[in-house]
Amino acid sequence: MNLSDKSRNFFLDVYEVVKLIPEGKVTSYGSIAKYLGVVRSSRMVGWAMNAAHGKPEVPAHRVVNRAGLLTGKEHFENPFAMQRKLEAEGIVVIDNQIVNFANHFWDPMQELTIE
DNA sequence: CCATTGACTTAAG
DNA sequence: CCTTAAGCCAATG
Repeated sequence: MNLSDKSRNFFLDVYEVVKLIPEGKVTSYGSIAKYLGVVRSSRMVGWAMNAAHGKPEVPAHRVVNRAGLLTGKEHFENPFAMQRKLEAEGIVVIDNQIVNFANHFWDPMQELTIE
C-alpha cells in the first residue's frame, strides 16, 4: 500500500464521511460520492469500504445502497454482522431491507453542507 | 498491458 | 414494472 498515492485521499474522504454518520442512521454510497463530488463513482465508495476492513472507526454497516438494501453484508466477517449492528442501533432490517429507510436516511449533503 | 469484476446509480426500452 | 445498457474507476488475473 502506498500512502503516497493520491487515490488514498478519496478513500480517506469516504472514511471521514462514514465516521460522521450518527448512530442509528444510514446513508448510501451514491450520497457519499455525491458529497465528495464524484456522483458517478459510487462504486469506488464501496471499494473504499472494502479497504476499510478492520477499521472500527468506520461504521461500514451504516452504508447501504440507494434502496436501503444491505448489499454489502456478504463482505463482512459474516453476513449477519451488518444486520446485527444495525439492529443494535435501533434499525429494523427485514430481508436485507432497512425498514422505514427514509426515516433512518442520513444525507451528508443535507446534514454537512448546504447554506 | 488488456480483460474482467465489483459493497452502485441512473437512464432508457 | 422488469430488464439492459452504460458510466465510473480501482483492483485483480
